Amino acid sequence: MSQGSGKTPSKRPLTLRDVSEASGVSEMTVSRVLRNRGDVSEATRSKVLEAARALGYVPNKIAGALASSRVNLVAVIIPSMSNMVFPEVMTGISQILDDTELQPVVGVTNYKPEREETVLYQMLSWRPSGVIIAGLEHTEAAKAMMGAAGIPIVEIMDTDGEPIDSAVGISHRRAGRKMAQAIIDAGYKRIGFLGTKMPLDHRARKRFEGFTEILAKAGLEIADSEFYSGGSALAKGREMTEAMLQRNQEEPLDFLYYSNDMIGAGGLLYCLDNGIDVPGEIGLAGFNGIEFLDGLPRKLATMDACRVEVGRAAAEIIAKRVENPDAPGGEIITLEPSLEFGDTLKRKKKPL
Amino acid sequence: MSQGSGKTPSKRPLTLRDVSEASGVSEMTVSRVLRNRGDVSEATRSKVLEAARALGYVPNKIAGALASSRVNLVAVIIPSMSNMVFPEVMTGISQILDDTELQPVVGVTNYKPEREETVLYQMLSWRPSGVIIAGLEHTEAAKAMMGAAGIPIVEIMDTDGEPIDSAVGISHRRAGRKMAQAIIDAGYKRIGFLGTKMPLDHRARKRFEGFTEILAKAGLEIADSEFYSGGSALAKGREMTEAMLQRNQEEPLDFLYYSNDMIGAGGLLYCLDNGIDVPGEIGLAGFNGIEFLDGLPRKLATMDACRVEVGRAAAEIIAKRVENPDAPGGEIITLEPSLEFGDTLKRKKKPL
DNA sequence: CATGTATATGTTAACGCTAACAGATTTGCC
DNA sequence: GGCAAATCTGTTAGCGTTAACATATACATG
Repeated sequence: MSQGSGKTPSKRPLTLRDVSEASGVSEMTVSRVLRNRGDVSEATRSKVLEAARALGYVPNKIAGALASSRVNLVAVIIPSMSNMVFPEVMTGISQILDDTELQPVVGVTNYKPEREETVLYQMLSWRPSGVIIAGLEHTEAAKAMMGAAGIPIVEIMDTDGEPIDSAVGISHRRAGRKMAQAIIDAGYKRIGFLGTKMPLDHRARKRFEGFTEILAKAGLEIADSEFYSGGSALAKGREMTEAMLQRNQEEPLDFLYYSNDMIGAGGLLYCLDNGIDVPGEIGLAGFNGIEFLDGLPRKLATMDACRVEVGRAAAEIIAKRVENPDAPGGEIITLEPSLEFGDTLKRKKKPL
Repeated sequence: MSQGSGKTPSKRPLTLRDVSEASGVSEMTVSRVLRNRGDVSEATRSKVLEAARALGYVPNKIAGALASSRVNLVAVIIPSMSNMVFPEVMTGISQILDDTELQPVVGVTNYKPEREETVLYQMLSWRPSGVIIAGLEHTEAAKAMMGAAGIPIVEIMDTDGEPIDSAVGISHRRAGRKMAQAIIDAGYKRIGFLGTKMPLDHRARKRFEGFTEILAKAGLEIADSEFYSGGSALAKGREMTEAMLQRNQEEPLDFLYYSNDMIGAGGLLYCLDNGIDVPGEIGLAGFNGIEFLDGLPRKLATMDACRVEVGRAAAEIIAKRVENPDAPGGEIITLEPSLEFGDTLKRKKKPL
C-alpha cells in the first residue's frame, strides 16, 4: 500500500472543484460550507462535508488568502529559542491566539541584526496580519519595512526606547536599578558582575547600565566583571564564579550579580559545593525567574521579566487590531518586574 | 511622524505593477529580477532593484506560491517547546534548511492527538513542501491526511513502528533495554522508576517497556515507581526522590531511573544535599543528555537521544526530496543513542 | 547578407479561492 | 393570491504572481 485512502490515487491535488463535483453543488457553496460563512441549508451542508471528508480534501489557504487578502498569520521574531525565556513568551502568545483564527509563525534571529532584517523580509512577504518582534533596536531598513507594512507591530520585552507602533515589556534599565538598590540596601559593597559576551543583547546592556548607575549614586562601582559566550550556561556559571572569587581573594567580593538565572544557578552550586556561606559571606542574584530555580538547594534571588504576560499582552494587541482595523494603535504597556529575594539576597547580619 | 518612508503613504499595498511602472519595464521582468531567474541585463536589473528599494516593495509570497504551486515551507509538528529537547531538534532542522529556500513553520500539539490532528490540518492547508512530525503514533485521520498529501513526510524521534513515509530517530525500546542492561551489569538490584504521568508520551512508554523487559529477563522487576505532572521538573525530581526513598527504608532501593534528565538532576541534588552516597549507596540515571547537566556537581548518567542529528537528518530528507521530487522516499534512519555513564552509574564496589 | 543562436523582454493564461452581486426558491402575511 | 422579505445557491471577476510561450534585439559565422 503506497498512499491515499480514496479510490483514485490521483497525482493532481484536490481542489474545491473536486468537492463541488462530488457533492453536486457549486464551488462557492462548498467554500461557504467549509468556512461556515453565509447561509447554507442543513441538507447541502452535510452533503458537502461528507464529500469533503470522503475525498480527504484540505482547503488551500494560499489561494484563500490571496482571494480574500486576509492572511491569518502573526509573525513572531525572536533572537533565540534555546534560553527558556522565549519559549515562555510563545506560550503566552499561543494562549491568546488559540482563541482566534490567528496562527503564530516564528523566526529566529540569533541576536544578529542583519539576520533579523532577512527574517523580517521573509515574514512580511507572507503578508501576515501582524508582527511581534523582540526588542526596540532594529536596522534602519527593518524599521522602514515595519513602518510601511501597514499592519500592527508590537515590539516586546523592552520599553526603554521609541517603538515603531506598540510595545509591551519591562524597563530593563529600571530592573537593573531596582536590583542594584536592593543589593545596596542589604549592605553589600564589593559587587561582581557576570554576564554574556553579547554586545547585541541590548536588554542585558540596559540592565547593566541601570545597575551601575545606581551603584554610582551610592558611590560604588563594579569591583570585577566577567563575560562568557557559548557552552553550557550552568557550567560557565561555575567556572566564572570560581575564577572571579579566586582572583579577588585579597579583597573579597560580597555579592555577585549574574545577567541570567542559568549562570546564577551555576554560581550558586559552586558556592554551596565549596562551603561558601550564601548569603552571609556572599550574596547572589540572577535575572529572569525561570521556573527550574525552584528545585535548587537554595532559591536564587531574581527578577521576573513577566514573560508569559508579555506574550499574552502582545498577542492581545494584535488580535484587537485585526478585529478592528481602524483602532488607533501605538499602545505601550510597561509591566513591573517583581524582585524575588529568594535565599541569596538577605541583609547581612550587623556586627553585634 | 506616523509611517513609511516613501512619498505617498498610500493605503493600497504595493504590487509588482507599482515596481513595474516605477522602473518602466514589464511586471514579468521585475519578477525575474527579484527572483534572480532568467536572463536580465545588468542595466534593467539595477534599475528595477533601485525602484523596488525606493518603494519599499516586499514580494507577495502568497501570490507567488499560488502561481508557481511551490510553497517553500516545511511543517514541523512537535509536542512541546518547553522541555529543551525540541528546541534542539529545531536547531538541527534550521542548520540544514538555512542553506535552502525552505523555511520551517512550527506547530505545537501539547501531546494531544486531537490537537495534533488540527495542527496538521492547518499546516497542510498551507500546502507545505514537506512535513516533519514527532512520533509514529497519530490518529487515523492524521495518518490519512499525511498519506494523501503527496509530499515527503518524516516522522522523527522514534523508529519503533511503521512510518507513513520516512523516519529518523532512535529506538526507545532499545534505549530502555540498554540502560537496564547497564544498570544490571553494574550490580544494582532494587530499582525505582520515576517518570511523567503521560499516557500519551509514547516514547517514554517504549523506553519503560524496554527497560522492564530486560529487568524481567534478569529475574528483576521495578521495585517502586512514581509519576508526576506539571510544575518545575527539577523540584518534582527532588520531591519524588524524597518520597520514594522514604517509603522504601526497610528494603532500600539502590538505583533510580528517571524518564528525563531534569527530574534526574533534581533527584541528584536531593541525594547530595542529604549526604547520600552516589553512586555507591544509590545509582542514578536519566534520559536525554541535555547540555546543562555539565554544570551539576556530579554528572548524571544519561543516554543521548541525538536530537540535533535527528533534526538535521530529517531536514536533509525533505530537502533532497524537494530537489528531486521523484526520488523513492521511505527512508528510515535509526540512530544509536550513546550511553554516558557519568558519575552516577558505576559498578558498586564488590564486598571485600 | 542571410541565417542561426544567444540574450533580453513582453504577453497571455492560469494557480485555487472568495467578494460581490445576481438569481432562484421558499416563506410570511394581509 | 400577490408581493416583500428571507433564505439559499450560482455567476463573474478578480487577488498578485509565475509558467510557458512569443517576440525583439544583438552578435556571430560561413
